[in-house]
Amino acid sequence: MSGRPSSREKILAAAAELADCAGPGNLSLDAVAQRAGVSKGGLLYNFPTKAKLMQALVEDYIAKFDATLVAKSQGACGEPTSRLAAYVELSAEEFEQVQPSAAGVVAALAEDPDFLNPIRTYKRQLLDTLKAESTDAAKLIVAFLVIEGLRSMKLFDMDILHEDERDMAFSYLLSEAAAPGAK
Amino acid sequence: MSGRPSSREKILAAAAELADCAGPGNLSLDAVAQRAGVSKGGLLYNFPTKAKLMQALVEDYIAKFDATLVAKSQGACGEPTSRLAAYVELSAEEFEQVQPSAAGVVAALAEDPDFLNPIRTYKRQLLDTLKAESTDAAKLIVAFLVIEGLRSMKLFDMDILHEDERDMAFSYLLSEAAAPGAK
DNA sequence: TTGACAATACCGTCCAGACGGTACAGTAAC
DNA sequence: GTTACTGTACCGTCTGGACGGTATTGTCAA
Repeated sequence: MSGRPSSREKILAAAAELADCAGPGNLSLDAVAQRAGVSKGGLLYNFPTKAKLMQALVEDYIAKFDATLVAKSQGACGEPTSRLAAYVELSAEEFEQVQPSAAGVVAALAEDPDFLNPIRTYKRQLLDTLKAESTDAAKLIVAFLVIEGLRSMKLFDMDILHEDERDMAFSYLLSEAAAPGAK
Repeated sequence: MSGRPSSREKILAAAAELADCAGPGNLSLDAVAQRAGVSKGGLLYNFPTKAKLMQALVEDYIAKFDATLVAKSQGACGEPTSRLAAYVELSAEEFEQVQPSAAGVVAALAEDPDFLNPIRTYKRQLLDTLKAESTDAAKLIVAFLVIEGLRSMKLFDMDILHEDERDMAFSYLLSEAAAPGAK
């Protein structure tokens, strides 16, 4: 909504990083302010309560994710990709990189599980969009859950899968996403 | 290891319930003690620090899960079921019931992500066991991740899937688990 | 059998520190 | 003069955990 210079975004980023490295439950306002290079007064000017900060953390996460997803599905290439293909691709990319923004979401969860409500509704909407494009609902659900599984592992730093195992998962997803009416 | 009367187990149960309904980050020793019907001194006698409580919460979760899994795969029926089938079945059952014990795990995560280490190693071992029994590694990985996805949704109270969608997922899992060499 | 002692399993209180949040005076840019 | 902060001081509350005390049970020599 805003797009103003930076203070707000610096705070959000600092909060996410802190949650990532100090543990989601140990996120204090003082620490966030310090890390963001902002005074505590300044922090509370941008986010009047901690709850608002958490909420913003979650909303920011969704907004960024959705923006990337939309960009990907409309693609630089003239032909728009399928939504599922874009989702798979995006998830694969997210998996490769360190991504502290998700840690902010966990921090919000630690504070109060209700902060995840926006994520719930977003996920449901996404699933509905994907369903509308798919001919085989069962396969879609399986693919969706595979991504969900991958994502939860990432979230918990569960680097359990070997490289070849991850590749198997992604090549499965890619083949499913590529097949339009694969019944 | 002990198995003495109950105090320790009452505390563990109380902690899990509290984490579930008060938010994982808001788990205080006083609250746990009160809910368990134990004084704070008593609590700290059983678990000398909060960290030990968290650790016990995680270990208890794994131990219970593994015990049920082993019991299920050796089955009341003479013939032992396949490990994957047992895992699928157990996950399905867990999905049906309210299960606060998992909330304790999230509480531990909130305190310090390292508390999840035992879960990491357990999951990896489980996956290896499943792999040893399976002929098609790729399908196994997919099934494993589907369960992981289902589990993470449950963990976050993401009651996103409609009933028929959940059924699709489980019938997929069941069919995969049933097929021994389905290549 | 009994008395002395010790271990176990807890209770209740207290405290230093951290935390979220408020208040407010000052300031620098637009 | 408004906006967007900085900096500091402060308050009330909560939290982990240390501590001293106590009731119950067990052990064992005399």
